[in-house]
Amino acid sequence: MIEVRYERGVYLPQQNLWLDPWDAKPFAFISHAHNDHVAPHEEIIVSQRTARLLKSRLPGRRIEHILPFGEKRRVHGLDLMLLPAGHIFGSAQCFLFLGNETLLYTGDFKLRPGKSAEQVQWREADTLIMETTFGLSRYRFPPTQQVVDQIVSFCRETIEAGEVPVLLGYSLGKAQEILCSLDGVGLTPMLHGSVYQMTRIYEQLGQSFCKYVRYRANDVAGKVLICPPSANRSHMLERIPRKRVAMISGWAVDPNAVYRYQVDAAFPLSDHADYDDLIRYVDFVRPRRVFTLHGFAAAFACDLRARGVEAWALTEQNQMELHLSAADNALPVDPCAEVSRTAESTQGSFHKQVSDTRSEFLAFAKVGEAIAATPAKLEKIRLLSDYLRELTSEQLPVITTYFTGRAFAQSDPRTLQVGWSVIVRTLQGATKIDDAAFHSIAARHGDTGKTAFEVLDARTTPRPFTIVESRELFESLHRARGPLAKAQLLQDRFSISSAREGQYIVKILTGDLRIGLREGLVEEAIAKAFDVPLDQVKQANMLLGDIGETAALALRNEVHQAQLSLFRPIKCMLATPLPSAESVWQRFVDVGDVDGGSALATQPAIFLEDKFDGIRAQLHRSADRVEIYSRDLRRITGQFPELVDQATNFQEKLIVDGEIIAFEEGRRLTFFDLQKRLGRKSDGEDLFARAAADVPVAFVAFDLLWLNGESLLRTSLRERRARLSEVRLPPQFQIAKVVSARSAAEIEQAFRQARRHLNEGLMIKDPESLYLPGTRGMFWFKLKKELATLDVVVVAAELGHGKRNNVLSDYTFAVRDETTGGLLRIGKAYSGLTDAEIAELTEHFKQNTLADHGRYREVKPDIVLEVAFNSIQPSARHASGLALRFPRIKAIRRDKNVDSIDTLQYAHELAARDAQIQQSVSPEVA
DNA sequence: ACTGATGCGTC
DNA sequence: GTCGGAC
DNA sequence: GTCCGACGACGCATCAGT
Repeated sequence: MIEVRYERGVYLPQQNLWLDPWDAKPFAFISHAHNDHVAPHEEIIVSQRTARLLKSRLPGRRIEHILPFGEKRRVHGLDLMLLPAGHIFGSAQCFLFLGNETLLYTGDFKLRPGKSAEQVQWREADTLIMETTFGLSRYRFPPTQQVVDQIVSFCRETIEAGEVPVLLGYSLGKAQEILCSLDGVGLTPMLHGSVYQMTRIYEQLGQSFCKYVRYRANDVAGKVLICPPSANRSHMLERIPRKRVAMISGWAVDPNAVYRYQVDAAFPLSDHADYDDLIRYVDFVRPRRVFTLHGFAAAFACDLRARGVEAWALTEQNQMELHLSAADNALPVDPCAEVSRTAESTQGSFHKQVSDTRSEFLAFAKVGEAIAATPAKLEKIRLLSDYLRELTSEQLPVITTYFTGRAFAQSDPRTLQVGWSVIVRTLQGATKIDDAAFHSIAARHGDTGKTAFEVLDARTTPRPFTIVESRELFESLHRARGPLAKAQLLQDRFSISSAREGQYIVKILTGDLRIGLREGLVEEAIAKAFDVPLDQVKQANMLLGDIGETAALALRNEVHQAQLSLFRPIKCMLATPLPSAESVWQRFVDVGDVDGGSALATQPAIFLEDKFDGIRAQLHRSADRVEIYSRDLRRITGQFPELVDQATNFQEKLIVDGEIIAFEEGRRLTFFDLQKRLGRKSDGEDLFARAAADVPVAFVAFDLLWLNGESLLRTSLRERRARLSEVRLPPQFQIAKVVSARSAAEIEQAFRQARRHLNEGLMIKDPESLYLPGTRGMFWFKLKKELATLDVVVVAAELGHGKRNNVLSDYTFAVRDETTGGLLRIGKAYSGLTDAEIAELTEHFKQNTLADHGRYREVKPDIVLEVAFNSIQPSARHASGLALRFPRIKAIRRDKNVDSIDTLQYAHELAARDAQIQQSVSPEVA
C-alpha cells in the first residue's frame, strides 16, 4: 500500500512528493494558485494556467514541470497525469501511477460546471485523497442558476433603491465566476484592483468575459462592485455611503453567515463540492480507501465508513494512528466511537455509566456553582470532597485538574491557544445569536463564563457530556492547528452543550474559575475526601506539579510515595515581599521572641543575597542528561543550549535552584534582553548561535535541592548552602554571594549595596528554614523599592472584569507634554486602590465622562494619582513613548489638579537616569 | 513579504 | 510582577 | 497567614489578512 502522511500538507514518503504543502519543500505538486498553496518550493508540478497565475503571485525562480491535462508524463521517475479539478481556472488533480496501484489527489475541486473553470474529470483509483471542506450534510448548495438569479435580483433591487451592490468573492476564481454570472443581464460590473488584475490574466489565457470596468471611486453609481472579502469594511468601501454588501461563499448556507461576515446578504455560490457531490465523487472514483482533508474531514470520513468505504481523516492527530495501522495492522482510533458506543450501550453490553443519560459534565458544573455560592472555605471544601468521593478513578484526575482552573496539569506543557476571541466567535456561531444581542449580553457581564451562560441559554440542544469526553475535547482543541480549526471544534461542542456546561467549558478555557477556590482548597478537599494527611497531599502536589495525579495517589492511599527525583521539576520556594529593612528585621525578631527571646542571639545571623532580575530556573543534571525548568515547571532547556552544554561539566548529579540572567562582563543587559531569548522556538542551530551571541546568559545558583540521590529539601538552608559551596561550577555558572546580617541597618546597607550592583533588590532568608516548594512562607523575604513615583492624571477608565464588572476599575493615565501642553498616556493601573476608592472614582468618572465607548470611556482629566513603578523605559504601547514596569497606584492626590502633574520631560529624565546608571558597568553577581 | 490581532509566559 | 479582600 | 482574584508591560509565535 502507498504510504500517505500528513504534515502541513500531504506527503508521500516513498515518492518523496508533497501535495499542496504549506511550507516550502524540495518537490511538490501545486493544485491551484490560491495563496495558501503558494510557497517558495524548489521544484513544482503544475498545470499551465496555474503556472501563469503563480507567476503573478509569487515572483522568483523555481523549477516548474508544466503538465497538460489528461496526458501521462514522467517526472523524476514518477508516472503521473493531471486532471482538471473544476475548482478555479487551472486547478488540477494529480493522478499517480505507482506500480500496480493508482492514487488520485483531488486538491480543491467541484463537480458543478463553472463558467470560469475547466469541467472536472476523474478516473477510478485505488487510493483517493480528497478535500472535504463542506463534508457535513448541512452543506448542500441550491442549484447554481437559482443562486445566480438571487444574486442578480439582489443587484437590481439595490441599484433601484439608489444604492451600490457590492459582491464579495475571492479575487482569484470566485470573482471571475461572479463576473461570468452577470453576463447578459444588463448590469455593469466594476472590479476592485486585485480582482481586475487576476481577471486580466484570465483573459491573457483565453477566457472571455462580459464588459466590465475597473474601480473608480467617483463612478460607482449604477455599477456592481466586485471585491475580495478583505475589502469589506475597508477604507475603499467605507467611502461608499449607500451600499448593500453580499458575501458570495459556500459558507452562506450557514444561517449565521450574514452576522459572521458582517454583510447584508450571503449567497451560496461555491468553488468547492458540496456534501452530495463529495459523496458522488467517491462513487465515481470507486477507491479502495479514502483519505479526507480540510474542513469536516473526520465527520466525512465517518460518514463514508458508515457507507462501507474505508476512510480516514488526514490530520496531524491521526498521524500516529495511521502509522500504527500500517505497522500493527490495527484499526485507527475511530472518530465515530461515540456513536457506536451509544449504540452498543443500548444493547446493554456496555457499562452502566455510558447508558446513564445524565450529563456528567453538568454535574461537575453544578458542584462548581454550589462552591461559588458559599463564601465559607470549609463549606467549599466539604462540597468538593463529597463530590470527589463519587468519582471513578478515571474521572478524578480530570476533575481535580479542572477545579484548579486548568484543562491540563500544571506540569503539562500543552496549551489550548483558545482565548477570548475564539470563544466569542464560537458562542456566536453555535447560537446564531445576532451581534447586537450578543454584545449587549457581553457588555452586561464582563465575564466570559457568565456571558457564555446567557448566550447559550435556550439557544442550544444539549446532549449528555461525559467527563472523559470533556477531556477529549480539550485534547483535540490542543491538537487542532489554527484558530479556525479550534473554533470549529468548540462551536460543535457549544451547540450541544447546556448553558451551564458551556459556562464551565469557558471557565476552564480562560483559566478563570472564579468560584473562590483553587489549588490550595483542592488539596484540602482531596485530603478530606480520601482521609489522607493534608501535608502529604501538598507535598505530593508540589513534587508532581499535577493535582490530578496527586488525587489519584490519594485515592490509592499512595501520596507518600511521591518523591523528589531528577527530571521531575518541583515548584520553587517563594519570598514574601516586604516594604522596608525594618519590617524584615521585625519578622525575625518576632520569631526569636516566640523561641524564648534569644534565638537570634544564639544564631549567627540571617542570610542576605542580592535579588537578580532574571528568570527563576531549576536545573537538573545527571551523568548523561540536563534539563532546565521555569518557575511554572515548564521545560526551557531548549532556550539555553549553552548552559546545557556547560552543565554537562558538573561533577555531580544535582538539582540546583537559581536565576538565569542576561549577563556579560562590561555590558549592561536587562530583563528585556533576556526575554528576547525566552519565547523563542528551539529549532535550528543557527538561531541558537545568534541568540546566544546577542544575549549571553549566566546561571546564578542560590540553592541546592538534591545531590547525588539525596534530597536536601528537609535540610536547613545553612546546610544546603554549605553543600552548594562545595560543588565545582562550570563556566557561566556562579553562586549568589551570601552575607549575614544582625540588624535592620545591616539589611538596609546590603539593600543599597545590591542596588549599586544594579540588582533588583535583596533577598532575606532564614538560614534554618527548610525548602518549602510552592509556598510563599515567612522564611524568605524580598525587599524591592520603587524607582520613583509620578503624579499623573487619569484620562480614560474601563469597566473591570468578574467581581469588578460594574465598576470603572481600570485607569489609563497621562503626563503633560510641556512643549505642546497636551496630555500623553504613559500607563494603566488599578492595583493599589481599595474597593471603596474604586467605587468613589467610578461615581466620579461616570459623572465626568467625555466620550462613552461602552466598557471604555474617556474622562475629564481631573483625578491626579501618584503612581509608583520599578522602572521606566521607552515603549510603543502608549503615546508618551514610555512605559512603566509594575505600575501601581500609591495614592489619590486630592490636593493636586491637572496643572500640577508631572511632565513628559521629567519622565524622560527618569528613564534616561534609569538606563544610564548602568552604562559601562555590569551587575555584580558574586 | 509585511502587518496586526491574539495567545502565552516571563517578570 | 503588583495589590486588596476574605476567610 | 494564606489563598484568591483582578490587574500591569514586554517579547515571541502563530495565524489571517494585506
